[in-house]
Amino acid sequence: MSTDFAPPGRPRGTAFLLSQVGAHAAARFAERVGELGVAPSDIGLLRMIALQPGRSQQSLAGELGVVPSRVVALVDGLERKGLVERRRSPRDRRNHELHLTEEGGRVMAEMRTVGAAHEDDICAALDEEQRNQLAALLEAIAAQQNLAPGVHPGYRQSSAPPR
Amino acid sequence: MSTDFAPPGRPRGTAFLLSQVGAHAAARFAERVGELGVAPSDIGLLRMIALQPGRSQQSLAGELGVVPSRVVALVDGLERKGLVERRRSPRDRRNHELHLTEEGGRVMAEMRTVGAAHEDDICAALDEEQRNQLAALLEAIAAQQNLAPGVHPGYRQSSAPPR
DNA sequence: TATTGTTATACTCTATAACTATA
DNA sequence: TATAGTTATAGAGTATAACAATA
Repeated sequence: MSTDFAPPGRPRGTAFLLSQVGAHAAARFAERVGELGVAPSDIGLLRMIALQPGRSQQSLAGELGVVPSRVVALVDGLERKGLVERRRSPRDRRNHELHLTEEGGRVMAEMRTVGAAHEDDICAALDEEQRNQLAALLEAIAAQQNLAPGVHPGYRQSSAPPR
Repeated sequence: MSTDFAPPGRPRGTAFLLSQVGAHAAARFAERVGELGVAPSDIGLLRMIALQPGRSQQSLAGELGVVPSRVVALVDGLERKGLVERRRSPRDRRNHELHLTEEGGRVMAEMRTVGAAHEDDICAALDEEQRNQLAALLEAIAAQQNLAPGVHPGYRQSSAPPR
């Protein structure tokens, strides 16, 4: 939500450009997946469940950096849409093991198509070499800033003090 | 808020990295300016008013792509903090001309320091040449995607159909 | 009648805290 | 007593629509 702070005549701040282009990419992605009936935050959860079926809600909350009650709401939505199933764990009946339904698997498959189209849309201005260059620069920043690979900060509980 | 959709073993999608790193940069910026008592959305407004003192709320709403009632709320906040003044236009008494107060000017000056520190923080992984490279790639994307220079999409009224 | 700004209202997202059931 | 999940609640952000003043 920041707007550029650079004095006129000087190049735009790189940090601002990152935030601007990143927000744009996120908004376009939301539009695209919205047509599949899901939100971007749903996609992250689906993907984590697909990668490790049977995961508990607590473990998702921990990895995403959100409060457990939020995972309840997110999983509620996915269950209502028939994409995810909660199964009581037989070993510890407090736990819910999360699994993708068949429909959930189908949505994840469609997501690959959507993701590729999105990628092409956003990077339309760049040739193959430039895309790789950009990815490398972003990876370097992500690593130095301690961003967990594949985990979007949009989930993260704001750690900033209230204003 | 999206999470990566790339199959494991393949490079992270560039679009996802953009969204991830961009959201991180925005969050860090929010933390920093929060210490000055303002939100990132305030900064954008302050900057636009500083650049063209006397602007109307309608013109801000138009440029940011938000509904006029939202500008009311944003300006309310800035006025409450003593950073901005509304003055009835003598030429058309329906208008409010917006002006920075002295305090508002001071905050904008501090913002330059904060912005530079933020820039250094986010780009710490890159040397000077890499920063210029990154900025050039991002500018190319921004231009091709029709992003208005200096206007953050975070303001923009979502044009996506409701889910 | 059209335009600027405002208010009233509602909806979404997300956190906190209290609660239930299991361990 | 501790843990997984849930519910109840509250606050922030933002849109829509009706409204008042002015043109």
